[in-house]
Amino acid sequence: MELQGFERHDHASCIRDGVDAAAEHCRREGLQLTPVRRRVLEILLERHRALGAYDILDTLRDEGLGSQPPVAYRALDFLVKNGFAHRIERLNAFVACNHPGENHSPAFLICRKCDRVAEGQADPASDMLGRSAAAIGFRIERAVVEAEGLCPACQENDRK
Amino acid sequence: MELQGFERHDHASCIRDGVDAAAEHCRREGLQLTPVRRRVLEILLERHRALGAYDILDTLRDEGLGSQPPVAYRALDFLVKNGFAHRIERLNAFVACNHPGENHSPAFLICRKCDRVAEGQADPASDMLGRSAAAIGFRIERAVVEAEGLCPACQENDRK
DNA sequence: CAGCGAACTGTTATGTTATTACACCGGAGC
DNA sequence: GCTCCGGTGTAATAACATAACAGTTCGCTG
Ligand SMILES: [Zn+2]
Ligand SMILES: [Zn+2]
Ligand SMILES: [Zn+2]
Ligand SMILES: [Zn+2]
Repeated sequence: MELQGFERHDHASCIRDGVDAAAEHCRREGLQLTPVRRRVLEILLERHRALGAYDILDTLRDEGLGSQPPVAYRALDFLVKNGFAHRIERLNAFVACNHPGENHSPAFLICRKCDRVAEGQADPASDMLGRSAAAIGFRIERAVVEAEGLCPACQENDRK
Repeated sequence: MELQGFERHDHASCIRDGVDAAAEHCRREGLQLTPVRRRVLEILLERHRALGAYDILDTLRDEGLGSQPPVAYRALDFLVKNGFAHRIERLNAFVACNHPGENHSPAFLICRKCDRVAEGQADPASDMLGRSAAAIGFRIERAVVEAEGLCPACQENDRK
């Protein structure tokens, strides 16, 4: 599994790639990446962290793209439904997807100190819970996997 | 892993055992299992499902045990902190623990149809995410694992 | 081209979940 | 008796989320 989120990276291309992947996916699927939806995705990619719906709404409002909660929630619903973003239940917040386009079950590492989030993969069928579920006949459709702890950088700072 | 929650069981003893385990744990640890706290735990055990804080508060209010949100939230905080109950992030709700006293990392199977919840174990260090986290130096302290799907009974009903 | 429906947006209002802040109470220890 | 501390009672508010409905655009079809 490839983990992303805590290491340094070329952020400009990270934003560009995210938007491009979404645009391409929408083109193929006949979905509309409208200005609001595109901008919300950009905001998530730019900030590169988990953002609450109202944080995003503040930015939209500043830019004249919408001022009421449904505007933000509708765009986020679209992004989540189509796999361009994920909801972090633990934080009531949203992050841009690191593997857009790919069909995947995300798992997250959330730093409780700096609030940054790394996204990885967790195959729900292969782990202990998945096997036990299969054993009792429970059919898993979706799994929320969110680990909380300290990222490498914050462990460093703790020691200082 | 032992999964509990969907099968039939002796519910009276299930309630009694849960309260007894908590009472015993509190006695040993010098914690106060006050009337409100005990009653909230009983409510969770009686209903044997995930309950919102306000659902619980409604019951407390009917019984004259408190009418304002902090009463319910404080009791729930106590129960969660001491391992007698768990919060289900996906549902903004709470369930009584099935393994009180034992030190464990719970994982849940949530039926999207009947809303019942089964609790199992998920060792965060042993799965794919845990190994990847260790590889990049992320220290996992706690993990939310919540699988959503259809329980055996609801799959049956679907077929009818 | 008129009429229509689907998808999206704008806005108001409201519902749901959770916390802050402060007054009060009662027992333990001195 | 006094003080500290953990717990409770309550009001007010914050934070998160949705319902409902009017208005727009645009492509389709008669
Ligand atoms: Zn993803
Ligand atoms: Zn960190
Ligand atoms: Zn448990
Ligand atoms: Zn079910």
